[in-house]
This record gives sequence, structure tokens and C-alpha cells, in this order.
Amino acid sequence: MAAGEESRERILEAAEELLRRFGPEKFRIVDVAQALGMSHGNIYRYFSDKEAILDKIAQRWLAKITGPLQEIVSGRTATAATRLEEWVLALMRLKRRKATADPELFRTYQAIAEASRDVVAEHIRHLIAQLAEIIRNGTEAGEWNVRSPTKAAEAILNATTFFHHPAFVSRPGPQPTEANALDTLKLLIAGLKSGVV
Amino acid sequence: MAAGEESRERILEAAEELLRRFGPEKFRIVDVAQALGMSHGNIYRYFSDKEAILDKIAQRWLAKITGPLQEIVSGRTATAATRLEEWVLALMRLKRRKATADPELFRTYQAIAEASRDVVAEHIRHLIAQLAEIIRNGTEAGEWNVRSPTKAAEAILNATTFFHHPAFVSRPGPQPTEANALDTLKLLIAGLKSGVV
DNA sequence: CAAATGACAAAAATTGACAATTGTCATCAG
DNA sequence: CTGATGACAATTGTCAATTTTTGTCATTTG
Repeated sequence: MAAGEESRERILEAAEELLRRFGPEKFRIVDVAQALGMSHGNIYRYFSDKEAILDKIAQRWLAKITGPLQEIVSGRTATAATRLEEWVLALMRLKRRKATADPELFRTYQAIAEASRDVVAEHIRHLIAQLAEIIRNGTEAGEWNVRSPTKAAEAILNATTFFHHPAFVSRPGPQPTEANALDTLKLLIAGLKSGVV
Repeated sequence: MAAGEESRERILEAAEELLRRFGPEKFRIVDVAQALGMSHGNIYRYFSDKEAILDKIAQRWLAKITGPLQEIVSGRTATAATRLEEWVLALMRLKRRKATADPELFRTYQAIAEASRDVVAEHIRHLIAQLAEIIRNGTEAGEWNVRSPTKAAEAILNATTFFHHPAFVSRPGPQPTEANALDTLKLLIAGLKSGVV
């Protein structure tokens, strides 16, 4: 392990623990230091500031989304259409499950992710890349007729935002159903055949 | 004018003026009363509470969106596909223009609308009804093949949320372009031909 | 009698003094 | 020389006291 990497790791773990326990607004650098039995000044040897710690935690959280989705991208057993549907539904379910199981914690991660704009942008690029791969597969298999898989992937991610974006998933009140998502997906998938993108 | 309607109207006008000037968090019933030279207790003869005033203002604001869109719905000159595209783009532009022209004021209206959940729900039903009409026209004209125009309308409104929802329109940072919206719309419109909904 | 007042209790917002937190850095320990 | 400390100024958060605002209602006005 590279020099200092272990300390970085310990700090992140302690930080995440405190974040889960007390939420983002009561998250204190001094408390992280105390939990580790070190002076708070020392934390700054490993992270430039509080934000850098939160960025890293947000990054790890988002990786727990793209991880499971990658299996759907790589699992080449089903048709591309089925995988695309499954990918979107899985994204929707992953977010929903976390939001329902522990709304407090979900809002915590949502808040820190929202503050880490670059981290989120990278996450979105990753999601688009995954979707683009499924679309490319479908085109190569003759299932669809798509000139620009990346453009199509962006269009589909944008079009399904309502179903999986944390801002909507954590909204109070009635949520859209999977059936709603499938209606939208059916239209989009039919569109992929037609060569418009 | 029905009894008391004039007073209601004057109160709403004064309230909106204060709201525009000082924003939603500094909006005070007592100030509305003072602006009209009446005691604040008298306001409650016309509105059950502060929320009722804000609901009404939100309702009027949202009506300024559906109004212009209705012209696209009713103007039967172009093809349904063109009108559907124009309708979504118009919705996007209306929101964007307001958000860009005066971000502060946009956030004010957004905040009060967000608090008036029933008013927003009604607005969304209205939008769906407008879209459904365009879709019904397209189906009757043989342009598309849609069994349930309302379902299709919902699916399309959901799919374009990212482009016109106030929460996204008022987000800092880069906004999706009209070209992005058109990519999504092309897929959706192609889907309408295929009879999947 | 419809329209308006103003006094009132309860709730909510504001203030300001005080405490805690952040981030830096000169210094220390091994 | 790397890792850690603790004292420090500046910023940010807390909380109880105080003020303002809300919503009601018995009473007044024209």
C-alpha cells in the first residue's frame, strides 16, 4: 500500500461511520480525528479539506450503483432489448431500495453527492458508457439500427431520469411505478429500431 | 363581480408584488395588509390562511405555462409529430426563459409551487391532457398507432421531465440543449408509430 | 349586516452572546 | 524526513431570550 494510503483509508472509514450515524450537517472533522485518536490537524495531511473527504465517500457510494449494473451490461445471454430494460429497472430499483430502506441515510448520501458535482458528472459518464455498450451490442446483433450509441445512450438516460434520479426517488408522495417506466422504455426501445439516432 | 371577489383580487395583487420583491421567506401577511392599508385580521375574511394565498398565486403562475401551450395543441396546421415536438420544446423554453431572465423570481415561484402539491398535481394532469390530445390527433390522422393516448402522454411527459422540470431547469451548471431534447423526442415519436402503447 | 378592526394566545423567526469548528503552521517525535 | 501535534485566527454553529407573525374572535363601523 502506497505511503499514507492506510491512514487515508482509516480516515475515510471513520468518516463514513460518523456520517451514517449523525448525518451530513453534524459531520465534524474534529470528531473524525477523535474517533481515530489523532489531532484534527493531522487529517489535513491526508485530505486537503472536509470537502475532499466527502467527495471520496460520494464516489464510493456511486460505485455501488455502477457495480451491479455492470453485470447486466456484461451478461450477454439475453437480447439487448431485455438487457436495456433490465438495466434501467435495476438502476431504478437500486435507488428505490436504498431510499426506502433508510430514507435518512439516503438523503445523507444524496446531499454529499449533490455537493460533489465533478464526482456526479463522472458517474453519469460511466452510466452513459454502460448504456452505450448495450446499445452497441443490440446494433451489432441486428436488433436495432443506431448510428451513434453514445447519443442514444444519453437520450435514454435523460428520458429515464424521472424514474431513477435521487431527487425524484426521495420525493415524498406517490412514486411512478415500474409499469410507468416500462411504458416509457417501450417507446424508446421501439425508437432504437427506426434509425432516428 | 361576486361579493368580496374584488378584495380577494386586491389582496392577491399586493401579495404577488411583495412576493416578487422580497421572496417567499420574507413574505408576511401583515405586510400584505399594511400595503393595502387594512388590518391583517381582515385578510382572513378572504383567505383561510397564508397557504391559501400562495396556492392561488402558484395556480396563476402555472396557468401562464399551459396557456401558450394550448395554442400548439389547438393549432391543427402542422403534423402531430411536429406539434408534439413543438409542444415539448415550448414547455422547455418557457421554463428556461423564466429561469434565465430572473433566477431569483423563478426560484420564488418554484418554491411556492412545490409547497402547493395539489395545485401542481392538477397542472400535471392538464399537461398530460394537452399531450394526449396531440397524440389522439396523430393517431386519428393515421400518423401513429396508439391504443392509449393518455398512457402515451404520461410516458412522454415523464420521459421529458429532465428537460423541463423546474428542479432541473434551475440547476446551476450546464443545461441540456434543445438538440438533446430532440434526440429523446425522436426516439419517443418513432416509438409512437410502433403500437407498443 | 357585511366589512373591518384590534387585542390576544400560540407559533415562528430573529438576535446576539457564546462555544465549537475549520484550516494553517511552527514545532516536535522517532 | 515522514508523521503527528497543538496553539491560533477566522469562520461557523448553537441556544436561550426576545421580537415578530399568525390566526382567532369579540367588538366596532358605516
